[in-house]
Amino acid sequence: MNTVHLVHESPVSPLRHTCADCASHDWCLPAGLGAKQAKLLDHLNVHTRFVGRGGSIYRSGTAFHSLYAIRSGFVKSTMTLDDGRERVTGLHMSGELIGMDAINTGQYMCDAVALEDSSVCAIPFGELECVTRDIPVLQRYLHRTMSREIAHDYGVMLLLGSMRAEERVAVFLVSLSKRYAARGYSATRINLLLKREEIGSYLGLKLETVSRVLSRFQENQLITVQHKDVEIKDLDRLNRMVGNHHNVHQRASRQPLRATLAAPAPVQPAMQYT
Amino acid sequence: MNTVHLVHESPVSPLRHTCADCASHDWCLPAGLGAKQAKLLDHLNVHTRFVGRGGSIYRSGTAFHSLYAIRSGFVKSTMTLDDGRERVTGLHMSGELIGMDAINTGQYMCDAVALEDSSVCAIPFGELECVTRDIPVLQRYLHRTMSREIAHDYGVMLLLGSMRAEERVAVFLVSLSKRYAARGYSATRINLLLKREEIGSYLGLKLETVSRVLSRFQENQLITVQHKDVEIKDLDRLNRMVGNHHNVHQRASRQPLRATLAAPAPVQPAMQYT
DNA sequence: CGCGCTGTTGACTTAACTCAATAGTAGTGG
DNA sequence: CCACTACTATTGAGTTAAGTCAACAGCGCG
Repeated sequence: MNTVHLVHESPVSPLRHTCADCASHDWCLPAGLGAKQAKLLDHLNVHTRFVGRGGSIYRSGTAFHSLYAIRSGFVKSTMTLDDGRERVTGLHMSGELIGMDAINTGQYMCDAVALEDSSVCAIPFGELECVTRDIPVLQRYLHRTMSREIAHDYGVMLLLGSMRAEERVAVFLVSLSKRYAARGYSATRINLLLKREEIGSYLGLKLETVSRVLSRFQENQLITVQHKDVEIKDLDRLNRMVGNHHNVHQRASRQPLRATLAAPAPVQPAMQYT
Repeated sequence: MNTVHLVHESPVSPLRHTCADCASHDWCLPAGLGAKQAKLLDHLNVHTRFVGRGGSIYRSGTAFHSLYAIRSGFVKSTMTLDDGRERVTGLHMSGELIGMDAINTGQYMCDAVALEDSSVCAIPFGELECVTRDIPVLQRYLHRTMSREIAHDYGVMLLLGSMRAEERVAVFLVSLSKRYAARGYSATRINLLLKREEIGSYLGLKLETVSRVLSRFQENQLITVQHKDVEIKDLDRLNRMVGNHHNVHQRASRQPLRATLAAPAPVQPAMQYT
């Protein structure tokens, strides 16, 4: 028994936490909650947990009780196939809500693992369902969050089903860039945090292909890359290589629609439905 | 101006429809609604629409107001990329709910098109949200339905990211077989309804590849195929070729998990969460 | 009947995979 | 501190599954 696991699995007892006076409130919860509604949030037994790099937030097959809001850090979710191979199905950053795939069956489908030291809030889903009944704006927020996940998945399906390796990696880099930028980090200096194999697993490519594409991007002055540190040199050109030039003979477009990997962002644009 | 469009777009004015006494009630709505709850359903302005083969249920980019429950028929959803290529992102049968990807942005991301004469119920989402506040079992049903969609999408991502052509087609056939069987149709005689190109689009393959794989399956006595009619001769073997034999050297599995395309089924297993 | 659409099949090309050798990095322990 | 091992990344050479291009066959429909 060595100390490694103590680092991975936070032994600290989880903190009882009220959303109403949480520092992350602004970007974690829907804006415009009144005082009365904010008070209803106190009924939620939200617990904050710190998870070290490599530590797991939940494991595939275990019973589902809570969604997890990521307060800080970077999390991957992975699924393990029958034959033992692991595939990365999602990458998640602060402000995102994970675990929604588990609502239906009552057990998590994925492993969620921190790729850097992270903190997450466990939100008991049963309680959340109750509270949303009394806070329509929160109810809508939940529905939109789930909807956004679905829409995002369609984007990934498009990527996996019809893009070539270079495009996939370009989309991946641009997506990371956007998401970091949205959180106030540099849009051009990004830390991959994932190994080549994990990137490949996420993009449906082999690790050698990922490595080669990154090298080629560097040759072409699109980026500089050293291990997990990437500096984007030409974001424009990187952006342009997404969606176009699959093959040469294309008919005119009918209803243009940009497929993005841009992930579940915390900020939600205004909308309405009847 | 010819008559084709009259066939495609049903000119019949939609029917006002109450869920409480709908013939499809049993498999469309959650079981166990009390009389009082059933009465609340009357507040929903559900309209039934008949859509001919080739007709569209909603179009990408138009404003989102309603989810659509499929009462009968077979529906594809497609997305059109910037460059004009179309990709099939979903296939839907009776009892399934479509349009959930639109909740977030307020406009549909996909085109939903009937592949055979179909009937659908338009459920105004704003009203649905209201009603679910008073009917917890319905609320949970909605959440589970969205969750099931997310989980299903993960399965598709696995398929597109890591399966070879033969496996993809096998998964496709097995999935159709299961879904038809669940609805009381034959599990072995299935009508594809899709052209080779559409199957390929759904599976991330070219139409020629789909055609070749089907021919090979026929050579190997797995199926007989003629145009869009497929008879499954060896469902067992078809099932076994899913998930295994990607390549030869595999480590032992850790947390087996079967990736399925088996779609959003109307029946929901019992579960609980705190 | 002839036209257009859909599907099949063959020959060839290619993007990505596989295998393998090597180099760089990080972590471990003496 | 450095040597040692693990792991991770890069790169090259050869292979292959799927894509591309093209010819043709079958079917349905006006």
